[in-house]
Amino acid sequence: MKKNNYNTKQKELLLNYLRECGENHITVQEISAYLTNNGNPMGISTIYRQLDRLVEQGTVRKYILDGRSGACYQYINEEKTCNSHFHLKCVNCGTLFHVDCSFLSEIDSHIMEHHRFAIDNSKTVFYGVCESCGGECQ
Amino acid sequence: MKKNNYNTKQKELLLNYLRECGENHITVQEISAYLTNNGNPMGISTIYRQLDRLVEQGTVRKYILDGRSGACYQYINEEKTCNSHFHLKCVNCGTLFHVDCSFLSEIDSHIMEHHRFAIDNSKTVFYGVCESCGGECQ
DNA sequence: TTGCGTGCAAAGGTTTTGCATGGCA
DNA sequence: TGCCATGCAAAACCTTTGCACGCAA
Repeated sequence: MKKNNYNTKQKELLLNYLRECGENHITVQEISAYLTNNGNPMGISTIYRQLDRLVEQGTVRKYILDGRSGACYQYINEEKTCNSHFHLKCVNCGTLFHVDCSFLSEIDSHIMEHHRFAIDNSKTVFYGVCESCGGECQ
Repeated sequence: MKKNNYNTKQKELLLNYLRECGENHITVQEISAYLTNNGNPMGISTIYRQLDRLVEQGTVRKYILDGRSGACYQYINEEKTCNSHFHLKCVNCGTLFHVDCSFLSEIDSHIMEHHRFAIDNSKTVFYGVCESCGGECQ
Protein backbone atom coordinates (compact mmCIF):
# COMPACT_ATOMS: atom_id res chain seq x y z
CA MET A 1 0.00 0.00 0.00
CA LYS A 2 1.57 3.20 -1.12
CA LYS A 3 -1.49 5.36 -0.98
CA ASN A 4 -1.68 8.34 1.30
CA ASN A 5 1.68 7.80 2.93
CA TYR A 6 2.92 11.27 2.11
CA ASN A 7 2.53 13.89 4.77
CA THR A 8 1.63 16.89 2.72
CA LYS A 9 0.65 20.30 3.93
CA GLN A 10 -2.83 19.84 2.49
CA LYS A 11 -3.40 16.55 4.27
CA GLU A 12 -2.34 18.12 7.54
CA LEU A 13 -4.62 21.11 7.09
CA LEU A 14 -7.55 18.89 6.22
CA LEU A 15 -7.04 16.61 9.22
CA ASN A 16 -6.65 19.59 11.52
CA TYR A 17 -9.97 20.98 10.45
CA LEU A 18 -11.67 17.61 10.69
CA ARG A 19 -10.37 17.16 14.24
CA GLU A 20 -11.43 20.66 15.09
CA CYS A 21 -14.96 19.87 14.01
CA GLY A 22 -15.11 16.97 16.40
CA GLU A 23 -18.28 14.97 16.04
CA ASN A 24 -19.82 17.49 13.71
CA HIS A 25 -20.38 16.39 10.18
CA ILE A 26 -19.13 18.68 7.47
CA THR A 27 -19.46 18.80 3.73
CA VAL A 28 -16.78 19.18 1.10
CA GLN A 29 -18.11 22.66 0.41
CA GLU A 30 -17.65 23.66 4.04
CA ILE A 31 -14.14 22.28 4.11
CA SER A 32 -13.25 24.14 0.95
CA ALA A 33 -14.77 27.38 2.22
CA TYR A 34 -13.00 27.11 5.57
CA LEU A 35 -9.61 26.46 4.06
CA THR A 36 -10.05 29.26 1.57
CA ASN A 37 -11.11 31.71 4.25
CA ASN A 38 -8.09 30.79 6.32
CA GLY A 39 -5.68 31.52 3.54
CA ASN A 40 -5.06 27.90 2.61
CA PRO A 41 -7.17 27.22 -0.44
CA MET A 42 -7.18 23.60 -1.54
CA GLY A 43 -8.33 22.11 -4.81
CA ILE A 44 -11.72 20.43 -4.64
CA SER A 45 -10.38 17.27 -6.20
CA THR A 46 -7.63 17.09 -3.62
CA ILE A 47 -10.20 17.31 -0.84
CA TYR A 48 -12.23 14.52 -2.39
CA ARG A 49 -9.17 12.35 -2.92
CA GLN A 50 -7.86 12.85 0.59
CA LEU A 51 -11.28 12.17 2.08
CA ASP A 52 -11.62 9.00 0.04
CA ARG A 53 -8.31 7.74 1.35
CA LEU A 54 -9.14 8.70 4.92
CA VAL A 55 -12.47 6.92 4.67
CA GLU A 56 -10.76 3.86 3.27
CA GLN A 57 -8.25 3.93 6.12
CA GLY A 58 -11.02 4.29 8.66
CA THR A 59 -9.89 7.71 9.84
CA VAL A 60 -12.97 9.46 8.56
CA ARG A 61 -16.58 8.42 8.27
CA LYS A 62 -18.74 9.31 5.32
CA TYR A 63 -22.46 9.97 5.53
CA ILE A 64 -24.94 10.38 2.74
CA LEU A 65 -28.11 12.05 3.88
CA ASP A 66 -29.70 13.00 0.62
CA GLY A 67 -28.58 13.44 -2.92
CA ARG A 68 -29.07 17.14 -3.02
CA SER A 69 -26.78 18.33 -0.26
CA GLY A 70 -23.94 15.98 -0.97
CA ALA A 71 -21.99 13.77 1.40
CA CYS A 72 -20.92 14.65 4.91
CA TYR A 73 -17.68 13.66 6.57
CA GLN A 74 -16.70 13.21 10.17
CA TYR A 75 -13.41 12.58 11.89
CA ILE A 76 -13.27 9.39 13.92
CA ASN A 77 -11.77 9.97 17.33
CA GLU A 78 -9.69 6.93 18.20
CA GLU A 79 -10.30 7.41 21.90
CA LYS A 80 -13.96 6.78 21.38
CA THR A 81 -14.48 3.45 19.74
CA CYS A 82 -17.67 3.73 17.82
CA ASN A 83 -18.17 0.01 17.47
CA SER A 84 -20.67 -0.11 20.30
CA HIS A 85 -22.34 3.08 19.23
CA PHE A 86 -25.56 3.75 17.48
CA HIS A 87 -25.32 6.45 14.92
CA LEU A 88 -28.61 8.22 14.66
CA LYS A 89 -28.92 11.02 12.18
CA CYS A 90 -31.95 13.27 12.19
CA VAL A 91 -33.17 13.90 8.68
CA ASN A 92 -34.78 17.13 9.82
CA CYS A 93 -32.13 19.06 11.76
CA GLY A 94 -29.18 17.04 10.54
CA THR A 95 -27.84 16.37 13.99
CA LEU A 96 -25.81 13.22 14.41
CA PHE A 97 -26.31 11.38 17.68
CA HIS A 98 -23.83 8.97 19.18
CA VAL A 99 -25.53 6.53 21.44
CA ASP A 100 -23.58 3.97 23.41
CA CYS A 101 -25.71 0.91 23.84
CA SER A 102 -25.08 -2.79 24.13
CA PHE A 103 -28.22 -3.48 22.13
CA LEU A 104 -26.25 -2.92 18.98
CA SER A 105 -24.42 -6.20 19.45
CA GLU A 106 -27.78 -7.95 19.54
CA ILE A 107 -28.63 -6.46 16.19
CA ASP A 108 -25.32 -7.55 14.75
CA SER A 109 -25.74 -11.06 16.11
CA HIS A 110 -29.27 -11.37 14.81
CA ILE A 111 -28.45 -10.23 11.33
CA MET A 112 -25.37 -12.40 11.20
CA GLU A 113 -27.16 -15.51 12.42
CA HIS A 114 -30.46 -15.12 10.62
CA HIS A 115 -29.47 -13.29 7.49
CA ARG A 116 -25.80 -14.15 7.00
CA PHE A 117 -24.71 -10.57 6.78
CA ALA A 118 -21.82 -8.94 8.64
CA ILE A 119 -22.79 -5.43 9.66
CA ASP A 120 -20.15 -2.75 9.47
CA ASN A 121 -21.05 -0.41 12.28
CA SER A 122 -18.66 2.26 11.20
CA LYS A 123 -20.62 2.67 8.00
CA THR A 124 -24.15 2.13 9.22
CA VAL A 125 -26.27 5.08 10.20
CA PHE A 126 -29.86 5.02 11.36
CA TYR A 127 -31.92 7.77 9.83
CA GLY A 128 -35.01 9.16 11.41
CA VAL A 129 -36.42 12.00 13.45
CA CYS A 130 -35.02 13.06 16.80
CA GLU A 131 -37.07 14.00 19.83
CA SER A 132 -36.63 17.76 19.58
CA CYS A 133 -37.70 17.77 15.96
CA GLY A 134 -40.97 16.27 17.11
CA GLY A 135 -42.81 13.26 15.81
CA GLU A 136 -45.90 15.06 14.66
CA CYS A 137 -45.14 14.66 10.99
CA GLN A 138 -45.01 11.20 9.46
CA MET B 1 -53.89 21.18 -2.59
CA LYS B 2 -53.89 21.25 -6.30
CA LYS B 3 -50.81 19.16 -6.92
CA ASN B 4 -51.00 15.85 -8.72
CA ASN B 5 -54.75 15.71 -8.96
CA TYR B 6 -54.74 15.22 -12.69
CA ASN B 7 -54.98 11.67 -13.91
CA THR B 8 -52.69 11.78 -16.85
CA LYS B 9 -51.60 8.92 -19.04
CA GLN B 10 -48.03 9.32 -17.82
CA LYS B 11 -48.96 9.12 -14.18
CA GLU B 12 -50.93 5.96 -14.81
CA LEU B 13 -48.11 4.32 -16.74
CA LEU B 14 -45.63 5.19 -14.01
CA LEU B 15 -47.80 3.82 -11.23
CA ASN B 16 -48.49 0.66 -13.19
CA TYR B 17 -44.81 -0.03 -13.55
CA LEU B 18 -44.10 0.76 -9.92
CA ARG B 19 -46.83 -1.64 -8.83
CA GLU B 20 -45.51 -4.25 -11.21
CA CYS B 21 -42.08 -4.02 -9.60
CA GLY B 22 -43.55 -4.80 -6.22
CA GLU B 23 -40.95 -4.58 -3.50
CA ASN B 24 -38.08 -4.19 -5.90
CA HIS B 25 -36.22 -0.93 -5.86
CA ILE B 26 -35.89 0.77 -9.20
CA THR B 27 -34.03 3.81 -10.42
CA VAL B 28 -35.24 6.63 -12.61
CA GLN B 29 -33.05 5.26 -15.38
CA GLU B 30 -34.75 1.88 -15.21
CA ILE B 31 -38.18 3.49 -15.26
CA SER B 32 -37.25 5.57 -18.26
CA ALA B 33 -35.79 2.60 -20.11
CA TYR B 34 -38.79 0.41 -19.41
CA LEU B 35 -41.29 2.98 -20.58
CA THR B 36 -39.29 3.70 -23.69
CA ASN B 37 -38.99 0.02 -24.53
CA ASN B 38 -42.72 -0.41 -24.14
CA GLY B 39 -43.52 2.32 -26.59
CA ASN B 40 -44.43 4.90 -23.98
CA PRO B 41 -41.40 7.15 -23.63
CA MET B 42 -41.70 9.71 -20.85
CA GLY B 43 -39.62 12.79 -20.24
CA ILE B 44 -37.05 12.41 -17.49
CA SER B 45 -38.23 15.55 -15.77
CA THR B 46 -41.78 14.27 -15.75
CA ILE B 47 -40.65 11.08 -14.07
CA TYR B 48 -38.79 13.06 -11.41
CA ARG B 49 -41.71 15.38 -10.85
CA GLN B 50 -44.26 12.58 -10.59
CA LEU B 51 -42.04 10.60 -8.23
CA ASP B 52 -41.53 13.63 -6.02
CA ARG B 53 -45.27 14.09 -5.73
CA LEU B 54 -45.85 10.40 -5.06
CA VAL B 55 -43.19 10.40 -2.37
CA GLU B 56 -44.75 13.46 -0.80
CA GLN B 57 -48.14 11.76 -0.85
CA GLY B 58 -46.69 8.63 0.70
CA THR B 59 -47.49 6.43 -2.28
CA VAL B 60 -43.87 5.80 -3.12
CA ARG B 61 -40.80 5.43 -0.96
CA LYS B 62 -37.47 6.93 -1.91
CA TYR B 63 -34.15 5.36 -1.03
CA ILE B 64 -30.83 7.08 -1.19
CA LEU B 65 -28.18 4.44 -1.08
CA ASP B 66 -25.11 6.30 -2.19
CA GLY B 67 -24.42 9.42 -4.11
CA ARG B 68 -23.08 7.75 -7.17
CA SER B 69 -25.82 5.46 -8.34
CA GLY B 70 -28.71 7.79 -7.76
CA ALA B 71 -31.92 7.29 -5.82
CA CYS B 72 -34.13 4.22 -5.86
CA TYR B 73 -37.91 4.20 -5.65
CA GLN B 74 -40.36 1.63 -4.43
CA TYR B 75 -44.13 1.45 -4.54
CA ILE B 76 -45.72 1.12 -1.13
CA ASN B 77 -48.17 -1.72 -1.13
CA GLU B 78 -50.68 -1.02 1.59
CA GLU B 79 -51.59 -4.68 1.82
CA LYS B 80 -48.12 -5.74 2.80
CA THR B 81 -46.82 -4.09 5.90
CA CYS B 82 -43.32 -2.94 5.17
CA ASN B 83 -42.59 -2.31 8.80
CA SER B 84 -40.37 -5.33 9.02
CA HIS B 85 -38.05 -4.52 6.19
CA PHE B 86 -34.28 -4.72 6.52
CA HIS B 87 -32.05 -3.05 4.01
CA LEU B 88 -28.65 -4.68 3.82
CA LYS B 89 -26.16 -3.29 1.35
CA CYS B 90 -22.95 -5.14 0.67
CA VAL B 91 -20.08 -2.72 0.51
CA ASN B 92 -18.13 -5.18 -1.59
CA CYS B 93 -20.43 -6.32 -4.40
CA GLY B 94 -22.96 -3.52 -3.98
CA THR B 95 -25.94 -5.82 -3.85
CA LEU B 96 -28.91 -4.52 -1.93
CA PHE B 97 -30.77 -7.10 0.11
CA HIS B 98 -34.17 -6.30 1.47
CA VAL B 99 -35.41 -8.96 3.81
CA ASP B 100 -38.53 -9.11 5.89
CA CYS B 101 -37.93 -9.77 9.53
CA SER B 102 -39.94 -8.99 12.60
CA PHE B 103 -36.77 -8.25 14.53
CA LEU B 104 -36.66 -4.82 12.97
CA SER B 105 -39.63 -3.71 15.01
CA GLU B 106 -37.67 -4.64 18.12
CA ILE B 107 -34.88 -2.35 17.03
CA ASP B 108 -37.32 0.46 16.37
CA SER B 109 -38.98 -0.04 19.71
CA HIS B 110 -35.68 -0.14 21.55
CA ILE B 111 -34.36 3.02 19.99
CA MET B 112 -37.64 4.83 20.45
CA GLU B 113 -38.00 3.84 24.08
CA HIS B 114 -34.42 4.11 25.18
CA HIS B 115 -33.09 6.82 22.92
CA ARG B 116 -36.13 8.85 21.94
CA PHE B 117 -35.52 8.56 18.25
CA ALA B 118 -38.02 7.59 15.57
CA ILE B 119 -36.28 5.42 13.03
CA ASP B 120 -37.21 5.94 9.40
CA ASN B 121 -36.82 2.49 7.93
CA SER B 122 -37.17 3.73 4.42
CA LYS B 123 -33.98 5.73 4.74
CA THR B 124 -31.94 3.44 6.93
CA VAL B 125 -29.57 1.00 5.31
CA PHE B 126 -27.29 -1.45 7.07
CA TYR B 127 -23.90 -1.56 5.45
CA GLY B 128 -21.71 -4.58 5.68
CA VAL B 129 -20.50 -7.66 3.84
CA CYS B 130 -22.81 -10.31 2.48
CA GLU B 131 -22.26 -14.04 2.75
CA SER B 132 -21.06 -14.65 -0.79
CA CYS B 133 -18.47 -11.91 -0.44
CA GLY B 134 -17.11 -13.61 2.64
CA GLY B 135 -17.99 -12.05 5.94
CA GLU B 136 -14.66 -12.46 7.62
CA CYS B 137 -12.58 -9.99 5.70
CA GLN B 138 -13.43 -6.33 5.74
C1' DT C 1 15.52 10.76 -8.44
C1' DT C 2 11.18 8.35 -8.08
C1' DG C 3 6.65 8.39 -7.78
C1' DC C 4 2.78 10.03 -5.23
C1' DG C 5 0.09 14.31 -4.31
C1' DT C 6 -1.78 18.43 -6.16
C1' DG C 7 -4.53 21.55 -8.97
C1' DC C 8 -6.77 22.95 -12.92
C1' DA C 9 -9.98 21.99 -16.32
C1' DA C 10 -13.01 18.99 -18.35
C1' DA C 11 -16.00 15.25 -18.18
C1' DG C 12 -19.42 12.32 -15.96
C1' DG C 13 -23.81 11.52 -13.97
C1' DT C 14 -28.05 12.79 -11.50
C1' DT C 15 -31.48 16.07 -10.58
C1' DT C 16 -33.69 20.55 -11.17
C1' DT C 17 -35.59 24.50 -13.68
C1' DG C 18 -37.50 27.73 -17.54
C1' DC C 19 -40.64 28.04 -20.85
C1' DA C 20 -43.74 26.97 -24.46
C1' DT C 21 -47.02 23.50 -25.56
C1' DG C 22 -50.48 20.02 -24.65
C1' DG C 23 -54.15 17.92 -22.04
C1' DC C 24 -57.36 17.21 -18.00
C1' DA C 25 -61.39 18.85 -15.72
C1' DT D 1 -61.63 27.98 -20.59
C1' DG D 2 -58.38 27.77 -16.74
C1' DC D 3 -54.70 25.56 -14.97
C1' DC D 4 -51.86 21.95 -14.30
C1' DA D 5 -48.79 18.49 -16.48
C1' DT D 6 -45.55 17.53 -19.93
C1' DG D 7 -41.27 17.66 -22.53
C1' DC D 8 -37.32 19.56 -24.33
C1' DA D 9 -33.19 21.83 -23.46
C1' DA D 10 -30.30 24.02 -20.49
C1' DA D 11 -28.65 24.67 -16.11
C1' DA D 12 -27.26 23.42 -11.51
C1' DC D 13 -24.95 20.33 -8.72
C1' DC D 14 -21.81 16.96 -6.85
C1' DT D 15 -18.14 14.06 -7.94
C1' DT D 16 -14.62 11.91 -10.75
C1' DT D 17 -10.86 11.82 -14.08
C1' DG D 18 -6.78 13.22 -17.24
C1' DC D 19 -2.69 15.38 -17.32
C1' DA D 20 1.17 18.22 -16.27
C1' DC D 21 3.63 20.01 -12.54
C1' DG D 22 5.27 20.14 -7.75
C1' DC D 23 6.84 18.11 -3.71
C1' DA D 24 7.90 14.42 -0.10
C1' DA D 25 11.05 10.78 0.89
